[in-house]
Amino acid sequence: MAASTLTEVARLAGVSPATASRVLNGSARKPGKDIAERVRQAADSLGYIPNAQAQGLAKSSSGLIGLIVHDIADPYFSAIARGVQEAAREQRKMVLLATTGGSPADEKEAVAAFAARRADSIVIAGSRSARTEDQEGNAELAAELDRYCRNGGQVAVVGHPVVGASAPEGYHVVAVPNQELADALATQLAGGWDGEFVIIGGPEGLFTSDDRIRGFQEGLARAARPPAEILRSSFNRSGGYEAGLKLAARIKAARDANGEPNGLRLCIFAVNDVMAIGAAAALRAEGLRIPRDATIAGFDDIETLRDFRPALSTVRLPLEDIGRLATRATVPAADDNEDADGGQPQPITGEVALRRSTQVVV
Amino acid sequence: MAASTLTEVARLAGVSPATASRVLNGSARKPGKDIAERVRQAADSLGYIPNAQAQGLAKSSSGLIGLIVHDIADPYFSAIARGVQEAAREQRKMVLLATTGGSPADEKEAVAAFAARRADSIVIAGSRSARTEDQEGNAELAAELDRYCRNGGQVAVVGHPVVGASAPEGYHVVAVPNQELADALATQLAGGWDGEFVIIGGPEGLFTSDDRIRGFQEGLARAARPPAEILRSSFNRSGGYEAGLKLAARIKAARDANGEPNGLRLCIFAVNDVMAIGAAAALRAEGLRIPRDATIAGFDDIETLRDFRPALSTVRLPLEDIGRLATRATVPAADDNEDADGGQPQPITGEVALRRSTQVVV
DNA sequence: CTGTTAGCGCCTTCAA
DNA sequence: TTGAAGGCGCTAACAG
Repeated sequence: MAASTLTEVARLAGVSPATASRVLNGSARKPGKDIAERVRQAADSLGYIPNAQAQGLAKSSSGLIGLIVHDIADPYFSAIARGVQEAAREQRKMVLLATTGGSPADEKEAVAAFAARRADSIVIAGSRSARTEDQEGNAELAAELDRYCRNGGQVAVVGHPVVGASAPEGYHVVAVPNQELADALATQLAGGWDGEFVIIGGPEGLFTSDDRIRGFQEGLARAARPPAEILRSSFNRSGGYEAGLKLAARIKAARDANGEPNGLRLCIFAVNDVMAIGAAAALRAEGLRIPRDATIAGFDDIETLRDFRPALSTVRLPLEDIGRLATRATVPAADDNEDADGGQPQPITGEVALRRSTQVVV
Repeated sequence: MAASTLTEVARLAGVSPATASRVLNGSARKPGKDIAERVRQAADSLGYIPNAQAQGLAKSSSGLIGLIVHDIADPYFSAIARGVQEAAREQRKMVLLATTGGSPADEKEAVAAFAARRADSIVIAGSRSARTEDQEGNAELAAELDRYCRNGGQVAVVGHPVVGASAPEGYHVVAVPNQELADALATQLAGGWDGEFVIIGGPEGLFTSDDRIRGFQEGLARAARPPAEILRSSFNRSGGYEAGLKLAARIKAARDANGEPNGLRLCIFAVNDVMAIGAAAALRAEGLRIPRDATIAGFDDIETLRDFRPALSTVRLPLEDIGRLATRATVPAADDNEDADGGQPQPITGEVALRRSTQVVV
């Protein structure tokens, strides 16, 4: 027992399929009021639901927005996803989700799958990578995106453009000022801290991580501080934890060496909040206290983590807006938006938020 | 410049579309090895991507799994979503996401939209509600689901069955033992606490919330404790915060009354972790400490919240598994799974996790 | 304003 | 094994 079709509805209403189509789905044509009613009745007496696949085939567009993230359970991505979802709703579209763990090869697969479904647009939210192991994957991803765009698809990438992608029509980048904001964070931190700085970063080659590291170092330099040492680990909570363990050992060793509790004063910058929380947990597990034995800052200002104590210093990023704007960037722009047609629709801005985790204990 | 079609590939390879179809997509027929190669070459020289819409139309099935959640940014749902996503990947399907804020009316819309897209199955993860304001929406949702199932769709609901849904073929419920687990939590809590209990619950009529409340009360009763008072608020962080504020005021008032700091000893059970964290934040904001001035427990064991201090006592729920199992429930069951064919494939179990937030301070 | 006629791109009987 | 023909459900040009 398959779902009923337009043709059945039309027959029941005693009209042609074309007419039925015109009344049931938006059309320029206005059908006769009397006939319209008849069709509508027939439709819901049959429980008619239009077949979106057939509609899509006929008008070659699907009402689908593809979203690519590393991991939907990561609060960074789920916040962006919420924004995408909202924007999709505004556009009366549905979102198709793909998670890739950050692998360009998987991302390429996802783009192909979206293209196969004739998604109207694709939003890529994961961080780009320039690691050599990802070279090939990146190239394929870029090629796939190019093709998708050439066939009329719209793409929005959050953060950095895909490596090697030429910029055809329909390719948008929503820039996130990671570097500038990390710079600002370093500047503010340096203003209230005369000890040493350390950075817990993601794997080398991850643009988001690298940008934040670079910005932070620049901020330090401008404040006449020596560059911070960089500890590399994975871009998630456990990466932060591992790095935190190493730092804790170092702090405790220094403490033993000269016999006084604050032998080594470290200000730790973890390139994202989740890593920062992991690092903090490690320090705590080792019996160290924040901000007394070390101060720490993160990046993103993840909502779920705001109740963490001591409150984490970080950089607020409007994640939800980012998702929303990326999604909107893929649509021709509302006609009332006359300024900067097609350019960066609206720049993303963030904000340094200094809280107790970097407050110097006197 | 539209994407290239099967026909074009066939022409380039000098074969019929039918043959091309047979080699490019899995078919029972085995095409000649020589010809197959020719087709494959033609295909990727043209960058051919099959049109999933057309395929779907032809075989009336879409390779889509619809997922309905209240809010994708809520860690509870994003954890489930991750499981669904994984299972979808196993099945080589894509997931279509819909967020509804818990409104049955929106859920009905979502089901209709999924049906329109001919989703192979639908997973509904949000809590069911029996509030009078949702009566009508629930009825419509139930009707829509019925229709979807009657047309061959598969549905899996997490937690409670949809109110009023008859149970046609293809309708599965993944039961979550909220009540039993809340009961166990109360039992364990009562073993180490002789003070008063309070419950911070969601709005009346939310099944998940109500089940947990009921279970908790039963656990208390069995431990010969009087039933706990119930504070109702919204089912999220701010709801917890508001309730926490009220309790803080009460605690402080009691303290003033008899002059000693621990005049009123409260053990707070918030029906989910996010609310518990909100309540804890409120207490802290009012100058109270946990577990010294009040103890608190949550439910779910949200991953992101595990580094919260004091560590939150809670009930561990295998959220990711729940998503995975729900998704798997919608598929005919692998042939190697001979036990209990079609029944509850695997029961969900949880586990009480007592941590420092309910540790009595002596 | 309505009905008729062609496809959209693919799969799947059927014959060859 | 391969090709030809018809149809999946709908929309978009035409005609009437």
